[in-house]
Amino acid sequence: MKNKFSIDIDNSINSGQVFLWEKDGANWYGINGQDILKINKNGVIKSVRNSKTDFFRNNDNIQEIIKSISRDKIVKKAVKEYEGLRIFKQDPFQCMISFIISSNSNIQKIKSSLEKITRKFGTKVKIEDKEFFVFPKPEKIGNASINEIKACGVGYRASFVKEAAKMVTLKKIDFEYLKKCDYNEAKKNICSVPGIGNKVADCIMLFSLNKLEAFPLDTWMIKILEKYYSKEFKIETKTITQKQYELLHEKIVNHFGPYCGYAQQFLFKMERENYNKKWL
DNA sequence: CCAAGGCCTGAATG
DNA sequence: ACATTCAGGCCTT
Repeated sequence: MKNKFSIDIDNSINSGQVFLWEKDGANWYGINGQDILKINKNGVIKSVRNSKTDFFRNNDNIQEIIKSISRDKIVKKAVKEYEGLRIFKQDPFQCMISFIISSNSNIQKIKSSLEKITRKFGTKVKIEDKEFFVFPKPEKIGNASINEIKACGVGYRASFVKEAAKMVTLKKIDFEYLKKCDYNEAKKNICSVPGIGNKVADCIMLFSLNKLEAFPLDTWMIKILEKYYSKEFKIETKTITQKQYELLHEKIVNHFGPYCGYAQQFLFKMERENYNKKWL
């Protein structure tokens, strides 16, 4: 029953966007905020809480999006190789904490830290004789001590995590507003959280706030731009400054179009696989 | 506005 | 063994 536009679950989960997912037999189980999602071998997703999450972004016209981003050979190759790769719509708070923790770290460690956070601060839920911990609510993390958070292995990011949680609790960060407003406004807001810079902000916006023009520029994407797009985007310096990041993003939107976030996901996946990088 | 240095941590590398 | 490097950046100087 696999058609050209069906979702490749394994590749989508293993593309650096989510961390709290594990496969048991043919089923995937994942933590998404206060919810647990199960995806069976047929790619059918079910929410334990029966919530109406649009986790697979079924409202996106993926056909149009793929057509739109396929503007050069490299993207076309990545799309062809990883056809079923999709961007998920995550719980924003979990996504925010995840990517604050991700900075200057690696996937295995991010996953381990997040698991410790859920065990320490989250609620235990049993389904099908299996135990899970859902992601803690903002108040819970905001009220925790720095040392308690540090015990989860997040190091100096502990204070960022706590402050971010407090800002969400106090509605200084309002995810519903951030979903509605435009890219620049959302970015300005979310970058006011300590520990969130350009790259982390773009991840949060792309993976949980419906900003498909977000194009997270991490070391891998910079490597990709230098390798395949040296003519289109010249990168002179080693560290990307604020101004350079903004200019680069403008050029990127120009080149890949309004859904460039999807292009990023395909390119990132392709390059990481080329280098045999491990996922979950 | 830009460049350089430091930062928790633990797995990988030498 | 044991030291050093590196990993999906950010913040301060």
